[in-house]
Amino acid sequence: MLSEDRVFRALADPSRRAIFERLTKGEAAVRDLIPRAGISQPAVSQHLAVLREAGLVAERREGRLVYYRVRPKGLRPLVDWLVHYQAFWVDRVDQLRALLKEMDK
Amino acid sequence: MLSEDRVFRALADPSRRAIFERLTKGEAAVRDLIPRAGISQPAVSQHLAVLREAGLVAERREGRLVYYRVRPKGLRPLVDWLVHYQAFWVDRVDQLRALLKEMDK
DNA sequence: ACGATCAATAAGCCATGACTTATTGAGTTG
DNA sequence: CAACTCAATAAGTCATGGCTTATTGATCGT
Repeated sequence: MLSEDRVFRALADPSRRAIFERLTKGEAAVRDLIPRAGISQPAVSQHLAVLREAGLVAERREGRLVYYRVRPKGLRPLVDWLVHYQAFWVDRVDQLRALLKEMDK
Repeated sequence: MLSEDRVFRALADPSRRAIFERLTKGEAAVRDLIPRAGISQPAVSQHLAVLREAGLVAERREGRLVYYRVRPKGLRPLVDWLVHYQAFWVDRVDQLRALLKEMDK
């Protein structure tokens, strides 16, 4: 219920979405996220904090490096929300079918 | 691509999500949305404008009343975004299967 | 131990956005 | 036509949020 709020909010920012999307390609240390982000290191850390509090990413410390990775279950509230209002995208059934077929491979 | 931005932004606000969710129960005139919203009429109209620009709702004028309804396809960017990062909620396959089964009824 | 690197936190700035009240305009009714 | 209703727009206020620079704390290499 309220968890969807943090998730929606976290993903509302383009910079944050970009970071999240980058992490879907694989775990990455903060320092590796900075160059592409186009913002300062603290800004990146702040975005990561928001994503973490939303449950969308998890961290792993290794020495002085901090690696972040996507937390798949973090998207659950979003999926649940969509499923709850499924009646309004039922016409997407075909796409979902295709997706499932793809997943089965 | 960037359309997802407007959608995420539009749904990031709780008041706006509440209005959207209300509309999923059926078309409604602006005046009928005001009491539950707990905010002023202009505020409601502004939220509706944001939802409309995001493609999430459509309007229909009838006399001096303006009826708003959910635009199912407006959620498309959101679904597409999730599908694009499907690798991270593949474990939701079962839920999607159940959903499809439900849809088939 | 010393200096450098990494990342989080602190503090402050400024743009954005969610609200308000006031107004406008269109539509309806008496 | 006059009074009223409905909804959008205008204009202004205030809180939030995304950014910055500065700093801290921790870890690493020499």
